[in-house]
Amino acid sequence: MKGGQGERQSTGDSVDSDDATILHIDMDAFFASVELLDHPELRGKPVIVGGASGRGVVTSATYEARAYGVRSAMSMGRAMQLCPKAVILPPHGAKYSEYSRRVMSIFRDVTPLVQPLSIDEAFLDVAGARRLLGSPLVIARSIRARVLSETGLTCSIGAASTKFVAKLASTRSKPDGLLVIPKARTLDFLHPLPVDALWGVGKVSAENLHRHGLHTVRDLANTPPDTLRKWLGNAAGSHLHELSWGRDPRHVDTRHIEKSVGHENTFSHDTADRDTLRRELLDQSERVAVRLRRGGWESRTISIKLRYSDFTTITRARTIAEPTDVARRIYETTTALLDEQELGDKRIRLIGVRAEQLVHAGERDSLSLWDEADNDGWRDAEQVMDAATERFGRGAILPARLLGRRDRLYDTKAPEA
DNA sequence: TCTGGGGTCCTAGGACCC
DNA sequence: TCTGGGGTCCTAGGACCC
Repeated sequence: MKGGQGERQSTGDSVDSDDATILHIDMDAFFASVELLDHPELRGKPVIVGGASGRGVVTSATYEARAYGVRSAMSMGRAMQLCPKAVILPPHGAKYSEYSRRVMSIFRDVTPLVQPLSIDEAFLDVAGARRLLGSPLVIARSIRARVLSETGLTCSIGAASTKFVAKLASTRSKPDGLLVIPKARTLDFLHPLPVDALWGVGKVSAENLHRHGLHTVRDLANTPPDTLRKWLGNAAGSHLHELSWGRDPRHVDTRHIEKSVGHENTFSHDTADRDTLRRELLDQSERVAVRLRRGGWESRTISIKLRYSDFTTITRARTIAEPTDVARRIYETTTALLDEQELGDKRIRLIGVRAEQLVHAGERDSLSLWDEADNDGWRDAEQVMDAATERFGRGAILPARLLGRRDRLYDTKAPEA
């Protein structure tokens, strides 16, 4: 069935738009919907996916459950109080990853310009696919049809000329919907929305803005950027003012560079026992190390996170001389950080390990090239690039500081056809 | 009703170097 | 003797997202 019941367009009539070339695709109640594929008898009922234990939270809920006020990240106790007859299912991460892989591969059939944002959503740039496949609206319809027929899952799609408007549009069309915002209609769509509809405006910023009498995106647009910067900080102030006028220069970026890997765990009962804490650090250090090696990364900065019974949370980090992907090394660093922490009579609710400042194996090698460059006195980017291309081959990824750039990584000359 | 686990980005202060 | 800025690195905390 083409279109689907949820299809809507900003104008209400059937206006298509050739300039809404960025699609944001978001799976509907993803984890819960995947579970329903295995439990068809639960269809139409309130179903919650999440940790059933005392400290569990809701990770996903069907729209039937949401009708009772159940939301993701809500404690399971609260959810059960709102909707006592809900069926609770434990999460099955591997299954969700498999379905994620399948829908992403449908997206990549449409265009190589796919940027996954999380396990269940992605941006697509379909500008180049229009000649072959039709308008963004036609493309979006066919994606929705394929996702449904090949996986049994529904998704919602927003199409717009910028990423963040596409994202707002998909949210607005949920569930099982499609919403196209032609470029010329962008401000009509945007300005009536509440400020917290914007990506990056959460509870704290929204309350902050409300205190100053700002409630809609239009209010934001009519406030001088300097004022917003004063209230929200430099980056957020400038950014939100731009967004309020529909300006968002970010393009669909298929290259994802990991910045950190970590694991954390909430104990079923708070503990002050250092042996228990060290055992957990050992386990997490091993898991982090495995993931580093699998990705070909080494880490220069190791951190731990502690959350106390009263929910206050601290982090402690240490930068080490040599980047590592060895569990033993990570464990030594994390236990040292833990040992330096005076616990007093406090109990620990959560402990975590994170590896930051990731350095790729090739990057580590090329850092020595930088030292050579420094010693030889040639810092000209062309020269360094030529030397790097010679040493690492075309298409290799280099650290940006090799070229004095702010971006972390930089390509050598493109591979020859 | 007590609040998971995986992340990213921003801010701010201090150390340190030129 | 006192006082500079610019730039980078490191650490800690916090807002935010899914």
